[in-house]
Amino acid sequence: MRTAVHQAVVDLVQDVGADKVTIPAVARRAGVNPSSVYRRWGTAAALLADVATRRQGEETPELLGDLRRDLERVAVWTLSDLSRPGGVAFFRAEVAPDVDDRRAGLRACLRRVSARFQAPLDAAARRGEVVPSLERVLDRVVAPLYFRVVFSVPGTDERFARGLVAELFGASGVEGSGLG
Amino acid sequence: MRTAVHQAVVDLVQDVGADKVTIPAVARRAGVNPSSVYRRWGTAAALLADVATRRQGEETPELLGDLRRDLERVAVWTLSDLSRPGGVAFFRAEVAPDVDDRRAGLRACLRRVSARFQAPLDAAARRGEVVPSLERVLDRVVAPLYFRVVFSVPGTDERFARGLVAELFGASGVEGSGLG
DNA sequence: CACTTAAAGCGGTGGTCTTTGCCTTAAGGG
DNA sequence: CCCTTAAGGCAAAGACCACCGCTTTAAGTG
Repeated sequence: MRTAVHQAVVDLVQDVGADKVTIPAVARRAGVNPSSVYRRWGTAAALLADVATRRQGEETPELLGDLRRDLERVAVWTLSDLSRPGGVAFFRAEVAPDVDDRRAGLRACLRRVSARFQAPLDAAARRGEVVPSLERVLDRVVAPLYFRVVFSVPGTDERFARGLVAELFGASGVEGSGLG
Repeated sequence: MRTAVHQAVVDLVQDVGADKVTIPAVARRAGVNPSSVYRRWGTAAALLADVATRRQGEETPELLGDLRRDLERVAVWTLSDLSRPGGVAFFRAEVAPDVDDRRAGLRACLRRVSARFQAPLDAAARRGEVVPSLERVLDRVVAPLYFRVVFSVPGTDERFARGLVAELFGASGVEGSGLG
């Protein structure tokens, strides 16, 4: 049943939007009783958070040992994670809903994305390399990705994500990546 | 009455959050009848969008003629606009709500912020200067500001906004701005 | 087989939002 | 002065959500 409910949440989020994801609606779609969903999760926000948490733990790119390549991989993975159906909708779900849970949801979301990028940075630092700070990576790579996906800026593809990382390592790669 | 309703919306957004801004609540706070609000605006999302649109037309920084200074002014203004009470809440309101109005709200939001930065770029281009593309400004200045405000990253102040613009013009200014 | 217990279904209740029809009010024009 | 009309207030009706107590099912155990 948990799988049925989770699938119903994913379907509803990308069909009618995260704000319309109400427990009765999810229960109808999943073919279960609303009260059962209320018992297990309590609120729609908790249900969305559960699905979002479950989602991101599924897979994560492994590190190869080259900082730039690893950052590119993580950036591309982050972009595809945001771009897949319902991806940014879950981000919106964590950003938007109830005031009480908002800070917690935002912190969790930021922690997840930070951890993903911190891993290759730490690995490179252990190898003795000079690495940019996490804040810099967030500003120069993650923020543009989120911004562009949220606002549906065209041309936000894998090549663009790699270009953002390339810019982090110097001016090379700017010309051919449409970033000028 | 329109002013009363708009003020009630602004108050409610910064008091209880944009998601709790419901038409009956606004009507109660404004001292008007809910059905009147339903007649004029129809939905809470439309009401929020109306208030957001009305808000941004109030003021905008004028240009001085120096590209870097102008971009800094616009960046600082954008940051303070996002940071003021309810600022990012209105952004969220446009990002999050109903699927039908979402694209329109996002396009309007992006158009507004783009126009604000496009103005000094155009002015500088008319003066014959070499100017960065709007996309580059969005990626390097606007996106980090939005990202940091949404996620409440500490240290996102006026100095940081100026540092983002400084980075656009070269490596100078990086050292002292906490961006490294 | 009987018992225990956790999980899910069922119905009802209260509360809020949303819609609708009708009435009142006030401003503008003949 | 009277008429027209648009805007707002009023109240009732419908719909939906959230919550609660109770029952039923099913799995696990001695």
